[in-house]
Amino acid sequence: MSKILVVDDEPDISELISLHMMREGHECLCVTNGLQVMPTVLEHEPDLVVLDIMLPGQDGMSVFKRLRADSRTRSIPVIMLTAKSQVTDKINGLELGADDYLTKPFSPRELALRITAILRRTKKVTHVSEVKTGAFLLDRKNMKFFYHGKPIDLTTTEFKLLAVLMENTSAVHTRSELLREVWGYSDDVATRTLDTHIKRLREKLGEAGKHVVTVRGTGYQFVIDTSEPLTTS
Amino acid sequence: MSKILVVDDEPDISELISLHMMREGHECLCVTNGLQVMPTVLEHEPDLVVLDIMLPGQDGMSVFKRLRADSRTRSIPVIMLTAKSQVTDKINGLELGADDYLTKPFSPRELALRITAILRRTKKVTHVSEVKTGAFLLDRKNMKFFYHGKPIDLTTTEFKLLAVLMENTSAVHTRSELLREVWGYSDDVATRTLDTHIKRLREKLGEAGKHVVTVRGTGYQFVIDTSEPLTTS
DNA sequence: TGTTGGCGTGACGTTTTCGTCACTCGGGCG
DNA sequence: CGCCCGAGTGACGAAAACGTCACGCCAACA
Repeated sequence: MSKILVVDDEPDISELISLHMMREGHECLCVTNGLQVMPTVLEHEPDLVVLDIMLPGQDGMSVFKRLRADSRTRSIPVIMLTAKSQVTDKINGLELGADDYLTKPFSPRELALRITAILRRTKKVTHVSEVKTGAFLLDRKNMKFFYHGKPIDLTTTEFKLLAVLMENTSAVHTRSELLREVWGYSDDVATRTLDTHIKRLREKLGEAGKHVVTVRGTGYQFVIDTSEPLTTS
Repeated sequence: MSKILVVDDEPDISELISLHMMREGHECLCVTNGLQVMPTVLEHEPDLVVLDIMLPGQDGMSVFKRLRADSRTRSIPVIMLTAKSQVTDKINGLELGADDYLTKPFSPRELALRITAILRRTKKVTHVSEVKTGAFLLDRKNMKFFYHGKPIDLTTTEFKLLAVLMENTSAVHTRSELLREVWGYSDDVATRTLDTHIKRLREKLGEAGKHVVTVRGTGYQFVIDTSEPLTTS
């Protein structure tokens, strides 16, 4: 499931897109005013943005330029929509770094498929090279971990463990899952090694160690917002 | 620079595309018959395929399906071209997993930009997460190394060393470069630790160790084609 | 309030990994 | 042919990383 932001001032269009996206299993947000885009993107960190060029408040192309100017939003794929079908406009959009471009009227089904095609490629990128969540940066390429920009060096096992935990911060990772992913144990093994490594990880993370949260009876979870309560049943 | 395969039976189109691609700094191959596609792809391993649906010999859609059926070619992005502009066809192509779809007549500039947009995303995937060269596969995500599909487990230092060597197989990596990249030594340090690790690496690689080549007086290089002579000045 | 089971923690012994060193080997050169 | 210097190699000790265990704590539940 991916999070998609639709920027369009025509409610009909937005609604149509939302409907199709949700049918594909995606989460969908809508904004109508260009000025709302940056704040919304920063808050919700969508996986993809569908952006209409014609907007009230702020021109769509300007919005796009601002998205590309900020390092926090630069890597988010953007699909542009427009009523104009002039080739020059299309080229303009693609040249600036848009990932795709559709002219109205378009088939919502086609949009959905183009979105899927782009997400299929980008999903890998964000998940494989670097995992960045809040003040944390997990750099797989150099096998380094940064907290607020400061490097913390971890052993191979610690790194793998943290990597699995950070891969999905919204899920609780069970003990057996972690033992499988990090240690390669296929069947359930009674061992306290996991506990020990969690402890060592917390030690090295120092103040940040509180983000590694125990879910009693199940496993562990990496939570970013520590004020947010856990979903305990 | 990326390698692009254009599949089209109209020489005009192929030539036009080639011209634009080369202007963008890409290498370009052309084939006209659908039956030539699979062999050509397997031999040259292009980074992207531009595929016309209407082909002599074999229907373009069949070619595409075969590309997607084989694990060796599955991940190569495909852009489809067609004379028909019916929405159903377009959807058909995208649904099957094409990365983009253009209808003739199209602006060659737009095609070039769409190619660039796709390559921008895919480049990262292949270069960051996995380095694959010939029979070697360096999997950064799981910190594993495979030779002919068989896993070889390396220590952290060995892995880093090999990663740097494989990152660029056409360059000789100097001793000081390796000491900087792997060990983090900023200034030149007199140490034999590099030699020792090269030795250990060769031992673990076994028969494949011969690809780690000494460049006397300079450093080391990972060469894939061992029959190819080194560029000694 | 007492019990219980899961988890945190410190300590310990083992194994792995690492860097250094001394010695050997061999290519390049006079 | 003999020298020289850079690289290959085996051994060794130190340090790091790892897994296990015993003990204590505390949340959950009766």
